[in-house]
Amino acid sequence: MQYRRVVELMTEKELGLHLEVRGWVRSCRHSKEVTFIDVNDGSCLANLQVVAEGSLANYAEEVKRLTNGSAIVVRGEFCASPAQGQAVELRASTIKVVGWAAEDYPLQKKRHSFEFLRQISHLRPRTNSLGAVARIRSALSYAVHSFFKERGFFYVHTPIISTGDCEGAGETFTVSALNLEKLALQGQKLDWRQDFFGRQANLTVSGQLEAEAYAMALGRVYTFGPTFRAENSNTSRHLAEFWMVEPEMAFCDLQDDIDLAEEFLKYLLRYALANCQEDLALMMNYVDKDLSLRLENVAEKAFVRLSYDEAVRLLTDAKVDFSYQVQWGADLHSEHERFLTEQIFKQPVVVTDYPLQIKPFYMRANDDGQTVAAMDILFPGIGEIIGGSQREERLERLVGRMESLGMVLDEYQWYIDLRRYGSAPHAGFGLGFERIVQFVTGMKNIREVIPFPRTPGSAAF
RNA sequence: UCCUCGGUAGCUCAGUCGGUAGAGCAGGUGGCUGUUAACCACCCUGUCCGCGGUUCGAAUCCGUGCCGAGGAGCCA
Repeated sequence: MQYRRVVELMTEKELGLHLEVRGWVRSCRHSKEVTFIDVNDGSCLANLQVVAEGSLANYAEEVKRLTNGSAIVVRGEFCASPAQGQAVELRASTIKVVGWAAEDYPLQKKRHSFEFLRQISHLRPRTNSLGAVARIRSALSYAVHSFFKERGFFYVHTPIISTGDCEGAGETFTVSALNLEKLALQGQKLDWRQDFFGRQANLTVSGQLEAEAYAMALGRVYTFGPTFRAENSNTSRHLAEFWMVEPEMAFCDLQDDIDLAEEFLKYLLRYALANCQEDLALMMNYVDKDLSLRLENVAEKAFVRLSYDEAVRLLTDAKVDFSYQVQWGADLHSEHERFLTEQIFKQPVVVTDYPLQIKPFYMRANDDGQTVAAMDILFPGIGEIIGGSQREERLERLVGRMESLGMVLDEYQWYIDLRRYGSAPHAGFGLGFERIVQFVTGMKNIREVIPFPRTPGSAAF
């Protein structure tokens, strides 16, 4: 007996096969002598219709009592369906109930709100929409790796536990093996020297600095892993735990960096369009009907590139009454970014050469002494999706900048060393992976595009 | 963290002027049909988010706490 997944059967041409399907009941339509069961095995969006005749040994006892969500193994003949609604079906010879779903199974056949589904994150992948999102996320993840592999990048696993904070990347979560409760009860002071690592450690906020070290050895590398921010951000675009893709390239400047980033984003969109058609069609029906048009547009058109200077001028000339004033030297706010991408250009925009004082220490100073070789890629509806820069490869410049920011150089000696031993121009960027999954799926809330979202006050499951 | 809006059955929601609750779905029972968000009949389901107040009487009005959503800040 051949075990087959539903996704294969949807394109199987040979009829009359005897085979086995394993999955979960999505819906049952009972009558006296025949029951139709929609079985979903997660391999694709589509259900397989199983036809269960009254002659089955366990028809009255089990088949007629099947509940939604139950796990079943069906053996039978794969044949053309005489009725409309599906091309093929499985005429059951045996149906084995592997695991019953209790009658309080919370998923109904009707639509649920995403807020409700979030409360049952362990069950929500069994819905059409969250199942589709999970498959699209997986496809995009695969595309990340294939994109870099095709271009000769090496995948580097940077550490999750770190002792630097990538300066300005946000609040960190402390990692400790100390018995904090006991220390508090005893009224003792925290002494990190007594802790596991002999100093204070935290969950990483970025793998960039470590990736730079490997770029200085392997040439072109990327990281793709979880990162953590303890910011009290309560928005539909932020998570406390999210996945970031961070390539780093030696012998590259800002222009190469932007070219790569644009090519990368388009590659991901085209990959999804080519490989996730069925799931994207579902998202278009239920979440955003213009989705594929928007994805195709972004995948084909060249991104608009402009300097921070020009962006500030455009926003000032627009004579729009913003809540935050646009002025040279201040960072662009959400409303400004949205105005650029959604009102002026109606497509992705790359803003480059930001003022030095609003950007972190590792970005390369431009010759004007005022700006750095930085770039942000802004997407309509999403905001900043990529942030990157050419890194400061000149020892004196880097150290000078760190000193002026009051940083403790000892903490970063290894990073400074990279400029002492064969430094080379290099550049990289970071992509918030969930943001691109959001863009591709059209999901409004970032909590729907990661399986078990971590946000302030919420780490259940 | 700030602003705005919300919390009624397992789910989606209605509930008028203050008089202690309802419809669909889910679940149960039966019927019926190659059905397909099946259909029909009957049955079951409530700390109206918690606490306090006003009132003869509160799901409804007031205060407060908790939780959720949208937006902002911060960022990816």
